[in-house]
Amino acid sequence: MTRLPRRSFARPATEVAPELLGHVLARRLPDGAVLRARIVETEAYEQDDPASHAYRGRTPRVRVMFGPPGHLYVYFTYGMHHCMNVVTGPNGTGSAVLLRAAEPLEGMDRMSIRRSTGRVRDLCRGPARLAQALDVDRSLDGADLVRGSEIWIERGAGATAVNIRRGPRVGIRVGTDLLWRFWIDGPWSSVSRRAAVPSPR
DNA sequence: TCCCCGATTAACT
DNA sequence: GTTAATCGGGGAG
Repeated sequence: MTRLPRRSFARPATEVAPELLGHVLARRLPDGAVLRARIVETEAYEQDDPASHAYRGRTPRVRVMFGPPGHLYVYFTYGMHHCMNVVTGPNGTGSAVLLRAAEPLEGMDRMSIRRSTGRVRDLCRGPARLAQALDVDRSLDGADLVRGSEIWIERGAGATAVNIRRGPRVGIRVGTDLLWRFWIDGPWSSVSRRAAVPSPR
């Protein structure tokens, strides 16, 4: 289980987002248990993108987005949900990839407790569900995915180009013309059956 | 300081 | 398909 190196993240979010599909998000809990889930859905957020938290510039909340790539940016929203992103691009640029859904691989028992559901399909299908299943909150904001021991990304089988699909991002009111949401078809993504075109790789 | 609203989810009808 | 839950961020005053 090789971790993705820093250089994998040091590129535009729009390139990193589709490339993360198929790789494995791993999380070590305080008691040592390791949870694993295969990333199947992502969204790209660039700095000059009005839908991005970084659009208005550096603020305390998005500080990590402007830092070096390969770190975790975690935000809190709707008064109850956490969502996690992988910081991309060179140090100084505010861009990131939102992790939106994953296929549970290991530690489903622990995820089920966190999520209060026995339905495996609902453990990591959705950005806030994924964060809750893996016990990720603001305390992990800034965690180093390349060198840290709390959360990291392992090289997975990857996804073939034919499997990758793309469409508009969701839950935003601007930037809906951009096809910056990427996913792998199947029961694990939060995408409903709707218009989507194959993505170039 | 005040106020609006969100990169969502679950529980409704 | 609709809506309540719930609170911090950030712009306005």
